[in-house]
Amino acid sequence: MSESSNFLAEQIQADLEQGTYGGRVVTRFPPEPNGFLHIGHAKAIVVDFGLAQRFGGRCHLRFDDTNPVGEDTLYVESIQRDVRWLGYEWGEHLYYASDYFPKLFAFAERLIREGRAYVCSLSLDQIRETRGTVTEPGTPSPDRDRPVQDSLRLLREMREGKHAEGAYTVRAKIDMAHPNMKMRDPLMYRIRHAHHHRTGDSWHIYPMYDFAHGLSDAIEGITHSFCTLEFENNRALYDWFVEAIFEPPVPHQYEMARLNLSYVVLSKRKLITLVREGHVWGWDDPRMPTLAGLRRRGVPPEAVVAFVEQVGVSRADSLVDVALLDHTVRDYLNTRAPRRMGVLDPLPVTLTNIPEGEGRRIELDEWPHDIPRQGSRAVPLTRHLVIEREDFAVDPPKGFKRLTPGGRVRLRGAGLFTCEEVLTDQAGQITGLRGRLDPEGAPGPKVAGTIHWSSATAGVEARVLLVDRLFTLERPDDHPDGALAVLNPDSLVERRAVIEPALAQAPAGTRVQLERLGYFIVDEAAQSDQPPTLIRIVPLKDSWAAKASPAEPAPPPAKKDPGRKRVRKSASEALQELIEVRPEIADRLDRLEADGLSEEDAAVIGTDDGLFELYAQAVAQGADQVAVVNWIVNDLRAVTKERPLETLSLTGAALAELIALVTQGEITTAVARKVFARVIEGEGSPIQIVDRQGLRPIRDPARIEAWAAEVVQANPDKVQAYRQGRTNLRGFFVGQVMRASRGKADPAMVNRVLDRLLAG
RNA sequence: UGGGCAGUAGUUCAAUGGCAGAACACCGGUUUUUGGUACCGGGGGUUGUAGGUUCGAAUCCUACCUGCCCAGCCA
Repeated sequence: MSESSNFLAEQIQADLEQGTYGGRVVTRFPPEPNGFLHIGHAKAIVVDFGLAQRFGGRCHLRFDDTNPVGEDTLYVESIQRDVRWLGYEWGEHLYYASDYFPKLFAFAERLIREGRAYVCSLSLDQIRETRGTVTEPGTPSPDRDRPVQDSLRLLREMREGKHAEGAYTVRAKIDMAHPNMKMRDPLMYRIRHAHHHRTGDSWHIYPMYDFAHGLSDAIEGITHSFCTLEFENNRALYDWFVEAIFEPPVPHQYEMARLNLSYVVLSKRKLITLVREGHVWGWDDPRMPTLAGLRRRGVPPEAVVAFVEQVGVSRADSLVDVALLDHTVRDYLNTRAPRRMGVLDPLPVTLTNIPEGEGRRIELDEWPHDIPRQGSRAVPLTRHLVIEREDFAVDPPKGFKRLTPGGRVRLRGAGLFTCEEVLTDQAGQITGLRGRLDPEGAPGPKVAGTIHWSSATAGVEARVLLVDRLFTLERPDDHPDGALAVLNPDSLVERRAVIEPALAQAPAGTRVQLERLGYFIVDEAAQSDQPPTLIRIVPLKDSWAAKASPAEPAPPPAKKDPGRKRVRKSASEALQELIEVRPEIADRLDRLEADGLSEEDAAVIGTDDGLFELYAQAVAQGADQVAVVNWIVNDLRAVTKERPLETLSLTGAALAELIALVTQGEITTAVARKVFARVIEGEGSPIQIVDRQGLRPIRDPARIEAWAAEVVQANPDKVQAYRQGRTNLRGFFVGQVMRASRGKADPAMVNRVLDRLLAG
């Protein structure tokens, strides 16, 4: 990925700076070979390979083939093709999770020997029942304490195929009451008498994802393991297995939001349905969001990569507008697809001043004036032409710049055509136009429009496929009747077009712009003995269509389930229950409220032994109660979220000392925060730290004045804006002065000085 | 509902306690032998809500609201 800032790149950067992995960056792309890759996978590929590339690391391609059913070498080939198509190379780092089966088996034996795993004989249903629910703990398996030797023996028997599917599983012994359901003795192995596409019939047990994945990462020396948000809960397990077997530094998992695209479905199941029910030709149908489909449609891989890079990476669920993909495709193709002409909906035109059978070849540039590339092709100009039916209007709307009866228009590269006669049939349908072609600059009205055309006699018939979105709803899955209910009936429209001869001879895979129509690719199905097929990759932007036809009505709002009712224990109820168990808490609360704390603050401090003790100590040293509470509630708790209080070097005395420093004006609040951060790391008492670091505030009016004057002088435009009312620039000025003083200036004084200087 | 995660412009993302920005989308204009491209400009924001800490909060703390994930022997 290029230089975009995102939390994954920052993580790698931080690990590089801290030397976590000795400067190594190794990522992996781990598809399961049981389906085709789609544009959602493209995001993963660009992140996995791109980030490794950007930081001078490498990315492994590893097939996560831990479940033989549905997996096939067909998919491993198509996946490799797709990754290469996007422009990424894994070199010698092609791996299969199945290559690690022997190692994983040994790991399982080790965990059993260490009493951290066991063979369980519960049935599928029993396992489900004993797992509990999200609100109730599970119950331990009766086999949880099966003797190690028994488990070991059973494990070997399972491997050798001596037991039926479902008879036994291997489970990690973690915690059946864990609030994270993934940690309730998860399965490591299940029995499957199935043929594996690589290991054949040599195994009768296959490892589960959670057991295999992190350990496979660790085996390969992966440093950063990126996956999607739905694996967040699995991270605890990932760490459990990896840390049980490997010594640090171990790989870490980071989750990002998966890619969602408007008017598209990306779930494997729904894509299969589209194929199986015949809504599309197959996996490479140009309407499909599969990489095979995008390739067939002609979308350049570079545009897909650019698209993913522009979407960015974050942890927020989101829905990306397909218009962004269209944009990156056009942006890439504009300077790379030579121009050609073709008419999709032909209307015959006779040039009355060119004799029958007489024609000439005109040489037209392949590139418009603003693209600095050379090249031209010959285009036949004959008496009989075709133009686009919609480029002629008997009754033109306002602003119409094309042909009208008696009107004049430029035929691209050929001259100025004047429509002198409109031919119609019995039904009044327009069947053709007649008129004269004049050279450029001929007398007559100036023309506003230029239209494309093709020779009716020397042009070549072609089959053209116009591809549109597959669904009519932005979020097809949100439709109450399912995505199939909003299939777009016009997602694929076939036209008989007339194209210029130069295009008819282009080899399959050639991408061109048909002027005014869009970018097209010569389809691979094109054969010499039949009309060639062109697929439209993407239409040109059309600012006229938007103006000519009214905006489409907003899609119907997605139906939502009525909100579940929240039944939550109120804070005070919970507090009451706690007091019943621990009556001393009531006394504490009384004392705290007597000290003048709010009920909320009192509850926070009174219910936590450590915090209460800290508070009591600090107050005993004479510190102001409110200040103590603010430090504990606002600053300390930010830290104790991550690290327990006991691990911090913070005493009530130190806190009191810090507060005294602030109230006596020895240090500023901002500095006090820095000091606080050092105190909890055990770097000494506040006074020691302040003295050692020279953190006392600068109150010398002359120095502050000098800094302030400098800032004011350096930003005359901002000073003016401030004086004109943009008072939110105050933060900017204060910030600049604070920065100049490296955070040591007394902000109150800075504000006073600035007040004077900015008053004008 | 127990746990986890997330809310910044119409959309996708930046801003790492100090001026709320970019791209796409939308709307104008200039250029143009593509109603394309390029260039210029514009509208758009109570940073989910309410409190608190701070000289100063999108950013730190709290509560609430909304959405997503977890009860496969799938990955």
